[in-house]
Amino acid sequence: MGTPTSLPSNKTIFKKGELAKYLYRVESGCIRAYSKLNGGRRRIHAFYFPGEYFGLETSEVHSIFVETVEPSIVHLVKRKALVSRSALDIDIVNFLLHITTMELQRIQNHNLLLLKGVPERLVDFLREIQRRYQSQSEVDLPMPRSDIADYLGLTIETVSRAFTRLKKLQLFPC
Amino acid sequence: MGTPTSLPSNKTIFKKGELAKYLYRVESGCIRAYSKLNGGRRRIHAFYFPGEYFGLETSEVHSIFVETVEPSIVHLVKRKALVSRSALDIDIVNFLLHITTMELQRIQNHNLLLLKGVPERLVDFLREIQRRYQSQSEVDLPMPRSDIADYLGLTIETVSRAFTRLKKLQLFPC
DNA sequence: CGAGACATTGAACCCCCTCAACTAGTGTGG
DNA sequence: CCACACTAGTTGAGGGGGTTCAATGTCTCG
Repeated sequence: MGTPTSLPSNKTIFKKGELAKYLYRVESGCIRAYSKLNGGRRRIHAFYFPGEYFGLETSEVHSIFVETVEPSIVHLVKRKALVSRSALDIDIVNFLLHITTMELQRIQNHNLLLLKGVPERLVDFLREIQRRYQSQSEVDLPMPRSDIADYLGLTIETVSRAFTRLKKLQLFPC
Repeated sequence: MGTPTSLPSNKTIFKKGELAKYLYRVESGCIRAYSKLNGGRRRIHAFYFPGEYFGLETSEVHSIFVETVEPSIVHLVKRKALVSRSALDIDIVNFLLHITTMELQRIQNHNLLLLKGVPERLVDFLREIQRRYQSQSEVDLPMPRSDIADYLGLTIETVSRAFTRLKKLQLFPC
């Protein structure tokens, strides 16, 4: 279901303020969603991986920016079609409720992450990536340090140092 | 709709791991929802004020702790009744979708709050309280400093110092 | 009055940020 | 092929803001 679209790296999918026409499903690649903070800083709310949905909005316009991290394929589903069908089809509403709930859970976890110590944040992040890629082996991260930093609420230097410490202690298979 | 229940101050409404039997609506008072972090620390996710809903859960059991902050009256709605009716009544599902979306929005705002500077966090917090109480005048806060600290991701000392600075500068009507 | 909870204030420390230098990989043009 | 530039990442030194620890203040309730 939906139209598959192939996108290059660092390609804007939608911007804050634009009309929210679609709901998106990641087929392959990696997506980042972020806000711009006062002070020119950037806050990454989420990464989306294959099989996951994004573009969910509470209003008619997007409240965040979304881009590809690496070359990706995404499926587009028209919101209008969903909304009009949801008036008749209870499964559609339940589907929307389900992905909204998933999003809620994800954000709550992210929230808790930001209270932990630096090494724990990074380890949690790596573990979650691994889990969501459904990979037992090592995952090479698709996103640069700056993305990780903005997701973990740190600077790239702190992230880099945390990686080095982790590698030295060999506490995590990188 | 729902059964009204009167509760004293600092009364547990439900704990993590308990069966999620009800959806709750605040009639009067103030409610806090929190998680316990490793290290004995506490993270307050949200306060709920009159007219707002809580107890929303993604699974069958509660994932957080919820208590009264002050003497409160809450209405209980049986989840089972909601769920069984939602299979037939699309308005119920839409209602659930709506309060889930509200919750999502609230958490996103809270998330952004934690990246700001200390004085801004406090001001934002006070403004939000004022807004949600629908009060133009001063609001005396129902919760102790420790609750505010755990909500803003700070210590009680830092919160106290921020209050003092705010009062001295008279930037906020306290 | 004294006890206990809550709040405020001060001093020292620690951790992360900032600024800066350096390395490594990649691509471009002469 | 080499020189240069550009980007991403790493590492070091210094400074600042929040935490920690400790003392004091304030209020209520016995």
